[in-house]
Amino acid sequence: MENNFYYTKNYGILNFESVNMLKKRTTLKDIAEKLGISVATVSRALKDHPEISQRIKDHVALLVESMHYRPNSFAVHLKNQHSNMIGVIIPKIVHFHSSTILSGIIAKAQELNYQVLICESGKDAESERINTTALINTGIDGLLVSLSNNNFSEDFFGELHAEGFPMVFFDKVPTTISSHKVLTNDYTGAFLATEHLIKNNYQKIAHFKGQKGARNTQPRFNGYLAALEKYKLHYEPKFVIECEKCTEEEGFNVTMATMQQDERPDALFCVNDEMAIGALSALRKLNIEVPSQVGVVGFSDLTAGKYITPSLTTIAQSGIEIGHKAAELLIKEIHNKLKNDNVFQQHIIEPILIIRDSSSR
Amino acid sequence: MENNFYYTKNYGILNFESVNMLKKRTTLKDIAEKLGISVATVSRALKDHPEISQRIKDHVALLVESMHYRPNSFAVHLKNQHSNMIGVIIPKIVHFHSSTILSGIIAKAQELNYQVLICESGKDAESERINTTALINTGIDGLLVSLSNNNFSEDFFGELHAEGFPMVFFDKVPTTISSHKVLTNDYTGAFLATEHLIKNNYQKIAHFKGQKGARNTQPRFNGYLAALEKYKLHYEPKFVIECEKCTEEEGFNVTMATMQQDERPDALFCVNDEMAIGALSALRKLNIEVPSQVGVVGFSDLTAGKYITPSLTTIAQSGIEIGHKAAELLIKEIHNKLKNDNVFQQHIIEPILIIRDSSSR
DNA sequence: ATCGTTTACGTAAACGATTACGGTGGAAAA
DNA sequence: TTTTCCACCGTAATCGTTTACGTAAACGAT
Repeated sequence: MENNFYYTKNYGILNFESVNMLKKRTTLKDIAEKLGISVATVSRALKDHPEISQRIKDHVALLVESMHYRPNSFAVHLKNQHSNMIGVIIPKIVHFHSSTILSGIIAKAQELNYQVLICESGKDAESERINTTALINTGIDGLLVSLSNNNFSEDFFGELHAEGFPMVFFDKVPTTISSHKVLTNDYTGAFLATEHLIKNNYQKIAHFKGQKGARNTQPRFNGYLAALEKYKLHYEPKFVIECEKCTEEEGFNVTMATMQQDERPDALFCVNDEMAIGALSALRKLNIEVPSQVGVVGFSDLTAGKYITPSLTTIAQSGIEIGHKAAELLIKEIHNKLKNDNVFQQHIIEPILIIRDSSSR
Repeated sequence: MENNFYYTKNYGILNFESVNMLKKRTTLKDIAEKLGISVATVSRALKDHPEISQRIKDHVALLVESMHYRPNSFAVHLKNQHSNMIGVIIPKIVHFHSSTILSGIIAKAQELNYQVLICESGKDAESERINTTALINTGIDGLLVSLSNNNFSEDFFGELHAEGFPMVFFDKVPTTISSHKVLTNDYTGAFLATEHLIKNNYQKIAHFKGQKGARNTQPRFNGYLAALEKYKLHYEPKFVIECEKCTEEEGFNVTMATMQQDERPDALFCVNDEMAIGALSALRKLNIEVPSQVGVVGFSDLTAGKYITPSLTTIAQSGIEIGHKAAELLIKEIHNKLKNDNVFQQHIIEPILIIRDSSSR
């Protein structure tokens, strides 16, 4: 008796068995005994099986109500081999765009009768692996993944995907895995932003480019280039600054440096709103007026951009839509697992331009 | 054969059985057969049971690795009668404070080996009930609840709590249920805010009070009153405006109205940052300078408040801490269910004053 | 050689729900 | 009266794990 709990190393010294002594949940057996019929009949009555008489169905329905019967989902799942739960791995929840996507996922999942398990991975590949394993161990039917900016986990997710586990990547999607993906069109977003600046008569448009590893750096850069080309503006490499952390602070610093050169740009297209906000305060400090002297556009529509002075022109992505689509695709994938036709969908959500004060002169 | 799927009304016409034909997951039985031993022995070997020889443990460990064995959590849960999952009901995810709390919950849960299921209830009592039922049906061990502002669901949650289901309320907590609660101290928050205004030499401090139904209206109002009293300022009822939706728009409107009266306040303590932001734009429109002529303080530290001009003094609540505490309490409660001593804890997280430009002269 | 004691494993009954298959009783048909 | 046929329900196996209990072999002690 001394060490009866050798096996509980995962849960500490607990005794869950005792919990049941407080209150046993009603089971099919309880109802069956009360009615003097078999468990099978009760089960079928509940499912409106055609070979069960209406009389019994009525009696069962009554007892289900009065005894507060709730099917034991573990038993059901064990029998049916699926759980109606999906998992979500996301780097950071506390972020307007992320939480909006989450909200979209949850709404769609609820609509389709699925529950959502959420893990936050941080920027850490190790954490991505641990969380994924934990989620799969709890028995999810499929997984939604937004990757962190490190590249170390792509192989891991690639293997999982290759094994046939239903997955959909969203927002930050992998480049090396051929799979379902839902993401915003960074290219057109950047194009719209740059085009907007050009149409407002800015000529020398700088681009604060994202980190080398980051997944939206290149498409946004390409969109920027495409706009320059379309309107026959000269592409000036020294106006493209590759950033490292893309924080507000770096936006400030980079702007300070860029604006104190001999030849300086008259507009800044920043890879995200954080940098744009930093840029705005640098410009304020340098007494450069926005938008008359210099125009600024960000990307992703942080709430703060609406309130800052001058308010920030930016690119808005519909997180709700991303969430909806991702959840919908995943659940479809779960249901279609058998006809594994290997045709993967890429849903590209088109972003829109939000014009505010920082860019229109 | 024609209508073989009469029972699938919840899932549509699906055939999950076929899924298994693609790939059967390794079970204890598979390992047992391969080694020519019993399932029980494999199970015990996995748990490092003392009565199993090291030789077998080694063999099992090898096969577990090579056959990619993962315990079927449904079977485990069914046997053990607990799932290591907790549920969260929250009115709105896309909100800085909410998502921060969520992040705290998820982090603590992960630390304690629990998974988190999240539902968004909106402002709707019906949705709260549906989501709760769904969560319980999927087999969570306990529930974290932040209530919406309607009062129709308190009874529902009260019953559930009375039945002995492990629950902890957080952030927006009920008044009529005696239970574990984790919340910020709205009273001291409001007191700090008002005191700060007083110390900065504002004399006629108005309060934009929250909705009548809202759960933090009264404590914040009380904190406001207490500060006035402590510093022997006259309480002027007409300077307390009861608001209805507490939006930015209402903040704007109420400020316009208040500031165009004969006797007008020289400071505004708003029940939340949204209203304070609305107030700031109204004051700007009225050409009333902040903070020299009028001081403004908000509540809850929205990100926008940092960037608006003038930047907004506010009260910050540690969402992470709320999340941590709530998850910790709930999981403790789950583990202690047997010694049901009916002693409920109230964790009051103390908020802090964030001083910015809108209030110091 | 006989009798405990260990050591090391197997047997089988759970957990709660599902469902193929096998009955039963009674009415209708022969 | 006997046969046939439904309508209706029960039996039992199954999903994958856990664990109380049983048991065989090995060992030392007498």
